[in-house]
Amino acid sequence: MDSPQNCRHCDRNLCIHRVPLFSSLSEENLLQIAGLIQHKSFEKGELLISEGGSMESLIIIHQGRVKAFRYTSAGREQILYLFSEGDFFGEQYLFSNLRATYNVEALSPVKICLLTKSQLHKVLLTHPDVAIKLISELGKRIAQMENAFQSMGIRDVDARVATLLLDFAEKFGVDAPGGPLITLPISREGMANYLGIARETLSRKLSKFEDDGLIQSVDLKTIQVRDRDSLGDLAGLE
Amino acid sequence: MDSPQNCRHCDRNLCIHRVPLFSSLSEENLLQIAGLIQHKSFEKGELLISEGGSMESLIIIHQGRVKAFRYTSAGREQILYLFSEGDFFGEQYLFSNLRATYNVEALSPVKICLLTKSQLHKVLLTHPDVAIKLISELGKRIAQMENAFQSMGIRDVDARVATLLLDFAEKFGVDAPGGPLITLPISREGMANYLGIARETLSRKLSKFEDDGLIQSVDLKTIQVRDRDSLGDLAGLE
DNA sequence: GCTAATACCTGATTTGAATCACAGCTTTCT
DNA sequence: AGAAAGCTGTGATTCAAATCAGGTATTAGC
Repeated sequence: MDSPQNCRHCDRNLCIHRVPLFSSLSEENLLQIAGLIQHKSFEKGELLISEGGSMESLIIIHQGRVKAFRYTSAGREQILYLFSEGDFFGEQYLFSNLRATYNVEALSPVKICLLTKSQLHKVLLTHPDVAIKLISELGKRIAQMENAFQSMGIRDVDARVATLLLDFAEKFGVDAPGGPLITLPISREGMANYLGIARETLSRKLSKFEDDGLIQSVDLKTIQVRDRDSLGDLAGLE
Repeated sequence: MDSPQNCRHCDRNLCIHRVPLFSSLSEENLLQIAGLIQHKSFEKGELLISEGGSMESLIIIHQGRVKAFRYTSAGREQILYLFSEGDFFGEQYLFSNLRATYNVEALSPVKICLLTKSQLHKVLLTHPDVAIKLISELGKRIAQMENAFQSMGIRDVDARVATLLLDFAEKFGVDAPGGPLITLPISREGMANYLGIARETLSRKLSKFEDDGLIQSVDLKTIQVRDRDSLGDLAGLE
């Protein structure tokens, strides 16, 4: 049972095993769906989706990181989401023929799993509990977006930078003595664009935070959170 | 058939007839659900929901306007949504026991229709097409939130104010000779808070827009859009 | 109808982020 | 390995929005 076929099969399973969406399905149903799933790979910098393109599938990130973004009228890149292993997207287009409203670009080599609209549609009609799970996941996405929206509305830039660092620590941080280490998925410019501030302002804030002992710059792509509580205070968490 | 009972019955129907969510249901099913619906009224200024409270029902606005908001750590009120007739909310809590993440306050006398979680749950399990409709509505909400998020990320304040005016014209505007008339649902302070800018800055922007002939202040609560295209240019629509 | 309280506008000043400019440092590509 | 292109950090300057302050309209309550 260690034949290559079987291994490939295991590999396919990984995608849907990782997505809470399908957690309610029996192993049998899971295998059925696993067979329908397509796989694709992308190099760093490649576009998975471009704004205005059609969306035919639900996309699950199997490996790597991607950013979803649009361009503002000023030509700046506005990042909307960072997705990594286990995240999925494309749900909002499942029951509409709307065009993609953002670009999605690989930040590293990426492997994705695809489930076409019509296939998922069938699953939802025959498994109402999956539909309910999806509704609940969408609710989470909305709540997350509401938080992001609110933190954008905060005028105080220190608070926004602190919020971003804490979010990153949560999503990309690994525990280490001295505090969680964040492997930054995007450049300073990317972070600044996400926050809607200038690149230089972000640099200065990070320097200041480091002077104040809140964070420690390990190397350009790695930041260590030294004082989570103070960051939390700045971010304005109650 | 003009008995009071029947009229009350019609009145109840209105709620769910107005929500696209139930559009796929047969008249028979619709009547069934209509019977389950509860009604409540609120005076201007009353809270429908407070942050941290439990959410037991889907809420449909039958009449009036409400604002959903949180308080920032600086004590400022951050408005997340304005809902009016036909809008519904509370979906994100349907399948979780999470507490409400925002307050909802009546901006005018308000009538709402309530459908409890468990009732809606039953509907979703027996009517997969309603579930699909709900997923699609949630997708729309997400898309709307993404737009709001992006416009918050725009540094240019003129663009943000212009975007708000166009959104309001769309949602609250009535056509009139000379341009759509907007009945403002919230005060200047509310608008400023929604945009994350100072009240004074908003006043100045509105004055400037009026000087430039883009809008016309009819009275304090009414603004007429005179030059939609120029507003669109400012907002950065392509 | 009058008073009080609230919302609104506008000017003067301050403040903090954007912009400009440039040098040091990385990564990439050949 | 070496050159070129792309990132990043920091100072100097500019500029736009926040804040402070005062006066005027509008609404709410008696």
